[in-house]
Amino acid sequence: MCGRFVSTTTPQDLVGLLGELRWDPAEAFAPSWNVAPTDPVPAVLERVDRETGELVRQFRPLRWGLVPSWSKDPSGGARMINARSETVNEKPAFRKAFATRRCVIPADGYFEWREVPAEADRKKYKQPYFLSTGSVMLMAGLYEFWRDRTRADDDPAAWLATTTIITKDATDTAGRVHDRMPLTIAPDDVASWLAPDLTDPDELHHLLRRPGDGALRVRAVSTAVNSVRSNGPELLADAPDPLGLAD
DNA sequence: CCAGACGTTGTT
DNA sequence: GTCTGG
DNA sequence: CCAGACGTTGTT
DNA sequence: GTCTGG
Repeated sequence: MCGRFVSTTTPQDLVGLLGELRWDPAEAFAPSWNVAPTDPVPAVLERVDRETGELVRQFRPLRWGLVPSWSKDPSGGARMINARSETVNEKPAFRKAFATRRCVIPADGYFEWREVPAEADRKKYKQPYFLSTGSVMLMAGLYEFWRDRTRADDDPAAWLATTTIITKDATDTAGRVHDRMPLTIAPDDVASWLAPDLTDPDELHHLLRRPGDGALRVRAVSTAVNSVRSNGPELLADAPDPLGLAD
């Protein structure tokens, strides 16, 4: 799956990779080495501009954990951080977003954990691993808008934009650590993936790819990343691998 | 008809 | 054990 | 995903 | 919103 990841890609990096892109300079796209569920996630998506009718590609933050538009409150979103690719076009919570509201979420890599059993001199603990391809991973996501009815129409906080990351069974090196992994979109397929008017599920499924064709680099890192309060590039430093899963 | 659900993941 | 917060 | 919190009433 | 279960 994908429940924590690293995001240091700047808007300028994305322009280099994908071409023209709009973003609000007032938004802070601060790098994070420990993006957690409910955090704002920088994402690329395409929307029709209300004013001009023009299709605009934008870079904007989305809250991680999809809240369907019909939810009574946004609290359930924290569990909707992933959507299974196998069923994403059927599940009521995701199918509409799959057809018309897709995004990509740039990531440097993501974390998975394995439990290390207790021994005589210490308790059991969770060992984090960092999985990456060596370049920017464009994770495939969906997004949704939720209207907060407790707020006035003109309140900018009346609309909550949320997102989820699509997953599939993990293969190769990634599969050694965990049985699910996030899917990605190749740079050449981004235009198709983001197009709101491309709605055929079969065509869309063909655009979903395993990062690095499943052959990811795997490294053990410090358990400091376990706490969502930790952050900084030092979280990616090498650590001993107690389970021998790294390559 | 109305009421209630609607999601993923873990573990070896 | 199970839910909430980050 | 992991860490951290979990609470109110009864008075057999 | 839309489907399922009763």
